Amino acid sequence: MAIVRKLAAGSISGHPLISKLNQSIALDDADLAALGALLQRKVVAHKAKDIIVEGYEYRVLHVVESGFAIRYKLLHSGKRQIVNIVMPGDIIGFPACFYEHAVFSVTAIGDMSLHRVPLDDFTDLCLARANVSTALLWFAAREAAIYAEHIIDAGRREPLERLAHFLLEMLTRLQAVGSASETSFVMPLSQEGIGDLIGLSGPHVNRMLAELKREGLIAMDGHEVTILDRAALQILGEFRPAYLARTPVRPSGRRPA
Amino acid sequence: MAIVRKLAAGSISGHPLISKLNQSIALDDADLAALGALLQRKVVAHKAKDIIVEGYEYRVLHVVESGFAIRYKLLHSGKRQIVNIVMPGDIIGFPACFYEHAVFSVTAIGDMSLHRVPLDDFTDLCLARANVSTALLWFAAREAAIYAEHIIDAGRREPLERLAHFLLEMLTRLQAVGSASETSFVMPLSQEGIGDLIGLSGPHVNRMLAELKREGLIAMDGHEVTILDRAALQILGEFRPAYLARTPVRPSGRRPA
DNA sequence: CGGCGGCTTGAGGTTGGTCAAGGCATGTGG
DNA sequence: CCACATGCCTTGACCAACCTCAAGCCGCCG
Repeated sequence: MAIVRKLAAGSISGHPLISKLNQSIALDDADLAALGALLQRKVVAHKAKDIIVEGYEYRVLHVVESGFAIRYKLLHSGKRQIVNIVMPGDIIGFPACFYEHAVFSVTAIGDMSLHRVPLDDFTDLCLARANVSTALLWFAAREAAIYAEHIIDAGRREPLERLAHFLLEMLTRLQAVGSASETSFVMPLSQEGIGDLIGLSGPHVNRMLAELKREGLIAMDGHEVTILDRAALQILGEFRPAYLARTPVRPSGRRPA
Repeated sequence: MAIVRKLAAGSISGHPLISKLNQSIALDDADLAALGALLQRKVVAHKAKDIIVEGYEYRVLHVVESGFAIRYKLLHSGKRQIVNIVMPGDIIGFPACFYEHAVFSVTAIGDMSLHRVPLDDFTDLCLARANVSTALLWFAAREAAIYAEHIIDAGRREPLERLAHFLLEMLTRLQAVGSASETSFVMPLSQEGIGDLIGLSGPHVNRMLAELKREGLIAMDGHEVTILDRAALQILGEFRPAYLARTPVRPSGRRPA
């Protein structure tokens, strides 16, 4: 049993979710063992595979080990709004599972490796291990901050500013999971996809990208994006990396009553 | 001590935060007592009072007992994007406190009654009581869902649809905290404020409101908004109340390993 | 009574969406 | 190995939507 735990803990210690949680709060061995027990059923999802379809009920979460997905909603007008890009370490079905019927759809945009976790197991773990549920709470707060920044983008930023902000957000988030170099990354979305994310039409995304290139702020080679002038882009997009930063839980050190 | 606890639990059992948390998970007496101990320092904030200013560090949360506030960000262009309306039962400084420097500002839009909670106390409580941190996790997930819906609004919905969606969201959220009747509520924002929330200019909000009135979908008397045709508004704004619904945590009933 | 904040309405101009056509790369099947 | 199909990028023309600016109005509060 001890061996199983050790193996489980060992095999998952490099999992992006675990490292993310560990950045906000120090998890102990028992926490890691419990999380390891959760992340047993590995599954794969291929490109364009629907993982969650809006309107259906789900009692299972998928923790992303590698690959990307989009969380989106289709409107009756036929328009699509992408709400977020799901990256390694993110949890698919969070918060979809907390509702009777999923509010958004999630689709893989490349091949993905996932861990399937029944919602009941997840709930039980939260209720049993305060460290874990607190770390997840911080995780959810960061998620909300990312969403809030997207509201700013869509609502009040100019198209060029939006794009600048989006590119820097991608670079920063991808770096955090080790999928980007110092100045460049591979864009997982098509230009139309970018438009559905930041609220522009495909052609206009193209025009704005061309402008950033003309100004010498970025360069592109296929889907490889290189940030040439980060400082200028940060000013243009009013990008503050702070909202994506790791935010450690700092217990007071006092004993609870 | 027991008396203190009982008194504390009794005095806060009607608090909107407690009832909200209780809807998602059944809190036991010890949970309630701990929460009651947290909600001791009552303070008031008058209209237009800044509670959180972007860029500063905060180590204290404010739980809203009554009144409203806006969470927003000012851009260099002078534009303002309101990210959310803070209502009774919401927590101000969540997620702002989880960052070194606040990412958004929060300002009261009427007189408010708040409970001041040091962040350390909050953290300690989360780490000590898994029930509470799990309930807060569900709470944060709902918050994220509301934000996601705002992204859809700003990004892809037509102005008239946005407004319809926004009015229904207000009605539903206000009903949940007992601040609205079956079909009407008092709008706490000016038309320019609505514009800053849904990403339109003040004059255009006015035109869209006029159109909804002309179509007989709503009526207004000063700041009192009455929904005349909820069904039509729901279709127009593609509003599904589901994403605002209470979402109970359902433990499996199994014993954790 | 005077000032101010917010609502209402109008005119004009720009932005960015839509539609459409063409080009280029990739992949597939004969 | 070539022919073809497909998906995406690119560019252009047109036009409607919505912003900006501005002026007038109303109700409230000092």
